[in-house]
Amino acid sequence: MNPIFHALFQKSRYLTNCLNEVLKQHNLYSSQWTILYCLHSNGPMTLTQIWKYLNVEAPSITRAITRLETLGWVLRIDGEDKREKIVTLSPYAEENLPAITKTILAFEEEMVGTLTVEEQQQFLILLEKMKG
Amino acid sequence: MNPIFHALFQKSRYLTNCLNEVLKQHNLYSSQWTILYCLHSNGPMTLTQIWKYLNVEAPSITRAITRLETLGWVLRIDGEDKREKIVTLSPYAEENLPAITKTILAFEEEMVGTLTVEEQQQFLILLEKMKG
DNA sequence: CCAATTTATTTACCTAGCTAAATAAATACT
DNA sequence: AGTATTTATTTAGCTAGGTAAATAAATTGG
Repeated sequence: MNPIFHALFQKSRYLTNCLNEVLKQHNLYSSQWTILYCLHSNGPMTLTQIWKYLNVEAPSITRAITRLETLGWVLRIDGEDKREKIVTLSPYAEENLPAITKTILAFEEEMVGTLTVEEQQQFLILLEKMKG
Repeated sequence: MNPIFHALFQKSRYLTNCLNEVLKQHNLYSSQWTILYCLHSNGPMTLTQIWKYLNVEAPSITRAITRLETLGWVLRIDGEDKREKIVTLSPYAEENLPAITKTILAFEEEMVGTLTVEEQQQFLILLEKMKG
């Protein structure tokens, strides 16, 4: 297999595992945090908005939101269009997000800080240049 | 989240899905193919050799090998050390691997061919430079 | 206005990774 | 030799992604 694929998949797995490790202190998994951050940035969103934004399929988000709701991080509210559910951060989430964000920023700095800003830009350009 | 992470995870998911799509014609999933290719390159291997080589945990490989064995792609043979199982490609696998390899090479060319050789090297260097 | 189609969400079930703990064989220690 | 530790594999159970199909509400067309 082309070493690029192997290296890319491997780094992706590795970074996900590291992120999970670091988020343990906040009782969160990386994908849960991704959703919380998404809601923090964009405000209340429907499930469809979330999965389209994060580029995953709907059932993944349904499940993740169900867990986040059970754990008290988010609330599901019926929309005017009664097919849709609007998801909002709970007060608990709002309260805890700053500390989590701090953890994440430190993690990102640790992982990506080994690259200069130019290298980071170059990396993104090359990633985008791969077909897709 | 740092856009590098988002982009990396997303591309990784995307490429895996594409690879699965392309491998459907051979009735294989990408991770199954990874193991077949590993055995093709290295010859018979124990489970431990496989998971260390592929950089995943042992249970993932146990399950994958069980499926590959059921499907007739590989054989599990007891080693001299009776704790270990040695995995080999079946004749069926040997017979079909060339066609699959052809499919994979075309896929890789399609995906990565948008980068020059220098860009591919640069990409690998940057990936490695991220902590890990 | 009602049937057909579309859209939003959910359910069921699959691969694929992970950790923790169980088993069984080999090795090391005293 | 007999116990303790290590090593290889497996099992159980978790997150996280995917597809296909079910459900329910909204929209469209005749």
